[in-house]
Amino acid sequence: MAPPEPDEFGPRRPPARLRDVAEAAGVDTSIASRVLSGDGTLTVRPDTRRRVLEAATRLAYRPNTAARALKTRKTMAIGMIVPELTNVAYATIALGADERASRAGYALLVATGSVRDRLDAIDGRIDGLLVGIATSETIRMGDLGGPLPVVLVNRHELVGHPSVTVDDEAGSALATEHLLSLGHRHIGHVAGPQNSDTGRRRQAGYVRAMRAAGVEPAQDWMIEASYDEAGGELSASRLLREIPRPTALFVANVRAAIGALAAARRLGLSVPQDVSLVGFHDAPVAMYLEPELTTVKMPLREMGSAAVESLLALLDGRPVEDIRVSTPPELVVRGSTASPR
Amino acid sequence: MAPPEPDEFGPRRPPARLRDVAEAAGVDTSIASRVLSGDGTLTVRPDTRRRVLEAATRLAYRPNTAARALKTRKTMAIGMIVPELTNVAYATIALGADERASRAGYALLVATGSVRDRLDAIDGRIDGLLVGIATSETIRMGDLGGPLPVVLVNRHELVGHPSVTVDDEAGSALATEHLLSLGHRHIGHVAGPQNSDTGRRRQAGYVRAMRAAGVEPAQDWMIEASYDEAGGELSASRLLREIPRPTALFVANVRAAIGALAAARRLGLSVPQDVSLVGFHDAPVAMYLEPELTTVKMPLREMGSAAVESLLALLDGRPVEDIRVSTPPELVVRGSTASPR
DNA sequence: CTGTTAGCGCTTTCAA
DNA sequence: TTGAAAGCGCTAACAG
Repeated sequence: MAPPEPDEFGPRRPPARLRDVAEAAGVDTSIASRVLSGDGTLTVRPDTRRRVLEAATRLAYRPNTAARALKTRKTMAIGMIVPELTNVAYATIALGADERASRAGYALLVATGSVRDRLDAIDGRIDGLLVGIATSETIRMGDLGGPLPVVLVNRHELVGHPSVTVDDEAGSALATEHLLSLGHRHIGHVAGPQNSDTGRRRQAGYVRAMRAAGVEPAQDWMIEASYDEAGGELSASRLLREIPRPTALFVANVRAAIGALAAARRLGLSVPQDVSLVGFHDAPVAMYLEPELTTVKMPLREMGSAAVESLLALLDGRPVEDIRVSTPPELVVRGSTASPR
Repeated sequence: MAPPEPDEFGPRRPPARLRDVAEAAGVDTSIASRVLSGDGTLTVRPDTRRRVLEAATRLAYRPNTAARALKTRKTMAIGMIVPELTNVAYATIALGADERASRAGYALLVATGSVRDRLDAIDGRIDGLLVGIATSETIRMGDLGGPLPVVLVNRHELVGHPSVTVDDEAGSALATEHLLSLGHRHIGHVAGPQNSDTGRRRQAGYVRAMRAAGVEPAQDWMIEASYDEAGGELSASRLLREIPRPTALFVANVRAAIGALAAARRLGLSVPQDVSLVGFHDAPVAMYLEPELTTVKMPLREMGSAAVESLLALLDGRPVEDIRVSTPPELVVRGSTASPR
């Protein structure tokens, strides 16, 4: 069969409808529909099936999404709302989510911003929603997602919706234990926003590890910071000006850790000689800083796919429980940590 | 009117249809439809209008997206495909695009990956497509987007589709001129991928500025690099080992610039004493590096909104030309550039 | 093994 | 000023 002229830009013919395929194959639309959607219960003559398939291919048939959605009441798409696209963590979560969604035949539609704003835009286009905003919003529980099934990703604070998280507490404990094992005792914590679930759980992991080592972290060893360079710089700077000065800092976020590194430098302190630094979440940039940043790598991709898995179950009417991804966090030791001198 | 019980989680009633609204208002669906969609040609009694509006509000009516799309053959959504979400540049472009799209009543659906892969997923859900992949793909022009109207963002290499770009060449020239004005003559260029439009245009700007200053850049002053830290590190490292060594480097991307900074450091070179560095595109992280990175800031947000503007025109059947956003690039001088010693 | 039928929720002529 | 009617493209009983 001769391929169509590659450089032919004729007037665009309207896309083939199911009806066109059916007519071309000499069958009814209902047969064509069932053949094309792989209806297992259908018994059809091999030849009929072949004719339908062949016609669909020849006409480049693509089912009309709107018509199908109207009929089946399913859009076969799921939405995901994240605070910002720039964030490596969320990009990684989205990657895992997308892979899992595609495998199930769903499209993943990503939107940035607040749930309230964005939901209007994608409402009606999706069957369910992944909410990946870490900061608690003042949203009434019942409103989140409106009538849509919702799964919370990377937070589990809102009752009424199943959540999928990673073990932030274990990750933080791992980071803190690394510093403790190097001999640090006075370890400061550049904490995440305490109105966010992740911020609180990371702080809890830090506190737990400290106490397990017999060190009670004072209240002023922990300062909240936004998850960005500016926040990290500010809080680390305050921590590092305290007297006595902490010999190490566990920072609850990579971007904030970059800010903390800058803070140390601006105070004339060497890392890791004067102060050790551990960041949370890994990112390519960590290997290109001076010194290279020691971090804790979390199973973000798995979290994304697990979240879709849960949402799929929800859409299916199956019962869903809160999930904590079991892949253990991983300490990536680089140059920003050393024993105190 | 008493608000509904906030903590009431009764069985979810099915969403109200237009028909429900019409019945509640005691009118036909056609009237309700026209009142609610603000049909200007419609003449209705004020009271009728009020009843419809009131019923819609009371029933929390939300038009069914699929039904409307099926009928009107418009989804009121536009897609945008970008190579990766992590990239600040694309995140900024998406921001501008989203703002403009919302204003026009369109939802912006962002997808990552290759056009070929992603298009399948969002096909049928969008009316038009913004393609923001900088690297040339081996896609036949007519295939890009299938039957969908397409606008190219940040690239203009494929004929057959209008493009919206920023003046990368002017931006690169600006960066290069800055180095020249500091007295540098032997300026190396960590170029972007030369199979990408942006990479080529940035290199062209560099070459143009050099020649305008009477310096002919040798072939080995320019080394291609991927737009990430690893690529920048590799190419900068090679450039900085040449003899004689360049006194400055213009790097075609921020992430690559971070890699270049690392390369200099690893070679024992101080920035800006031994070598000056300018990056392309600004990012928050630039202010927290050592030294802080001098960059060129491009009007990315404007590019995003202009791209939507063009796509809207295309959807409207209006003729569309290639657009170069006129907002001039901006040099952000920080600590990574100085006169050669 | 295949076809008939009805209808998803909406918009839009056209007629009253 | 309002209503009746048709139909967008598809799926899923149900009949044959």
